[in-house]
Amino acid sequence: MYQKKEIVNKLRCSGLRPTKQRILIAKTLFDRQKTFHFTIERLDKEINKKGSKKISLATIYNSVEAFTKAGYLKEILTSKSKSYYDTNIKSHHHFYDESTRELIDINYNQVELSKVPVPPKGKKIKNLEVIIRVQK
Amino acid sequence: MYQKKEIVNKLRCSGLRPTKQRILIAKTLFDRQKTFHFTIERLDKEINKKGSKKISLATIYNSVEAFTKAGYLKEILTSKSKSYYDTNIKSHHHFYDESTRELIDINYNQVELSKVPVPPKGKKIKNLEVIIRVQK
DNA sequence: TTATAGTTTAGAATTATTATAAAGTAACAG
DNA sequence: CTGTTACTTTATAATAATTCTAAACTATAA
Repeated sequence: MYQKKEIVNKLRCSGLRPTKQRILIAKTLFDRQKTFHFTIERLDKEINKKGSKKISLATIYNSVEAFTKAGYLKEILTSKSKSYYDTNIKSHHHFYDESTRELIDINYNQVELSKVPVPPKGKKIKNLEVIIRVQK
Repeated sequence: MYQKKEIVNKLRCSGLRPTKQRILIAKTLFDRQKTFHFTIERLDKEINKKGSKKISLATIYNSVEAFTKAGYLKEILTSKSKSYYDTNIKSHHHFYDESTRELIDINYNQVELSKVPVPPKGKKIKNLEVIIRVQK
């Protein structure tokens, strides 16, 4: 799939020096058929499995952050380590401003879905939430 | 708005003893005009501000958890402290199974929105994400 | 080849959250 | 009432994810 050359290029395009650590991490992330959902823990395990040259956890964090900033990864669902709660328990949606880390309610009837996917086998939909990330 | 009596009742209905700490926390949360978005940190500051009787942080955590379980609060946006990343950077949506903590991609064209709200003044929509929480 | 700016690293620091175990309190039976 | 019991609160310690730090390393361009 992904030749080393391509990866090196990708990195350089984003102003990231193609170090051997970044190349290995990029290969681990992008050289696969299916898209890859992961946590840092999982990626660290995959990279630092027995018998391979080790990459420090800090570097894994740094690289994932760099790749995310460069647009090669997407961070999902979470807004860092803090939990938010809402006294509005009616089903509703949110604007989320990443710069100010502010949540703004969207009234339920301000959003309408005309098509919703079938849930995976054996699972039922519990809740549907729309998050609209906004910026200046 | 909320009389002490009502709060005591609410608590008892959910099998929660109406202790003075829980009553004060409930009053702080629910006795307001507008809905309230908060983090534990913010709530702790609000409750334990200068000159008031103090409630321990552990109790605030416990109570917020209890109120959430009882359905009086909604936890939003976050899936606890771990960040998830996705190598699929095309705009797409997710099923999220809270029990297994598993994310499943939903193809973009499986979701259709027929109505989207106007963003707050001075802000632009950067991204719109639908999260469908599922369960057994 | 060398200077330098960017990078990696191990380990310490930070931060949010959860666990612990002792002291306190609501509720209920008598 | 009053004592017993189970539930709560509390301070503190423990945990877990993440970020910081500063020294060693390395890609790059002059």
